[in-house]
Amino acid sequence: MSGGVEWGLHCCVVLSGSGEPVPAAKLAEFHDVSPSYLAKQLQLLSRAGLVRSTQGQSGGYGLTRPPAEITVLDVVEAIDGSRPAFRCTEVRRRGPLAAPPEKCLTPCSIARVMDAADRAWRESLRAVTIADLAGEVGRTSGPETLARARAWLQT
Amino acid sequence: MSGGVEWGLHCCVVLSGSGEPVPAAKLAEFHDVSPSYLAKQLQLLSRAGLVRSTQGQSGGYGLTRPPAEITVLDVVEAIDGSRPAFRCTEVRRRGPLAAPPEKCLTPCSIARVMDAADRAWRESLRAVTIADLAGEVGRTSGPETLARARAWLQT
DNA sequence: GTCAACTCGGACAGGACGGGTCCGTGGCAC
DNA sequence: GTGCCACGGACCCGTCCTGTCCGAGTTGAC
Repeated sequence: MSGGVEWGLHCCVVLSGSGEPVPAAKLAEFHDVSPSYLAKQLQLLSRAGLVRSTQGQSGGYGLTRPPAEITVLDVVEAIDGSRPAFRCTEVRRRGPLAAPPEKCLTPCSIARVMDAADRAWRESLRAVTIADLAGEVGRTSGPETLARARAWLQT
Repeated sequence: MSGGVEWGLHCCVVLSGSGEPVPAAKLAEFHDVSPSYLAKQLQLLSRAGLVRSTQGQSGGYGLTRPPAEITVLDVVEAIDGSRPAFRCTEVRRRGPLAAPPEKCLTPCSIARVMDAADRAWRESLRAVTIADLAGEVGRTSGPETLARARAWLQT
């Protein structure tokens, strides 16, 4: 999985509840990561409709939906793409004992197993929202942590 | 995910129930794939202890355990490695508002979510065995399909 | 016992994909 | 008008996957 997914999730968490837009450079400085590469990730989030960008002076990024309506899977698919990790190459249709096409109407058993595992993975990520993550941060690091982060981003 | 995983799984399925060892070149011809590259995948399976190799004339590969005791996860981890897809880089400990080390005893919430999804994926793959796959092949493509494949490999 | 053929095993290149960076363009506020 | 900021594309680089090769070891036959 791409390392940018982690950055995108952190950005969404600190952006949750932030009324004013936050510039990409500010987010990069806050997380101490490369500004140019984080900008690319934010572009992907914007293209997926998760964040809205306002241009011009005092512009920046902000969430388009309430954090409770953005799942972790949304962010992962926006940055890493939604293609499944496994792609069946139809090995059964090759070789000296190749299966005839009329027996290949359903996907082969290996592809079905991989697909089921992929769905389980996605369901697990779909069950958690950005709001859940933000609440967890408040519980483990203290409720004032997130508020201080948002205040720093507004300066 | 590596494409070699698919090849390794197909090899394990046709190897299930085959008493005599099968040479790698035979497996490659049967599946119509590159012999040298398939040999590499079989080496990985051998290193993981899933298949046993016998050298010399009339040598080849065979399963070390009954197919019901080899899970799909075993094959996937043998070829693709067992490292989780997500690796937490501890973003919370960087930047101007870095969290102090005494608050980072537990993994951050993002890492926990990713880890849970990874476990769900692995559990789904662990629930299916090579014997299950072989049975599914017999059910969808006819019971004689697997027997003919094994007979062809013995020639 | 010797030979020969066949097998696996690891070491070795080529290439594709994605991570990461940079700059020019267009739009918004002041 | 001027400065700031997001957007899009082109570009370079490292890494992993794909693919190939030759040597070591073993077996079976004679």
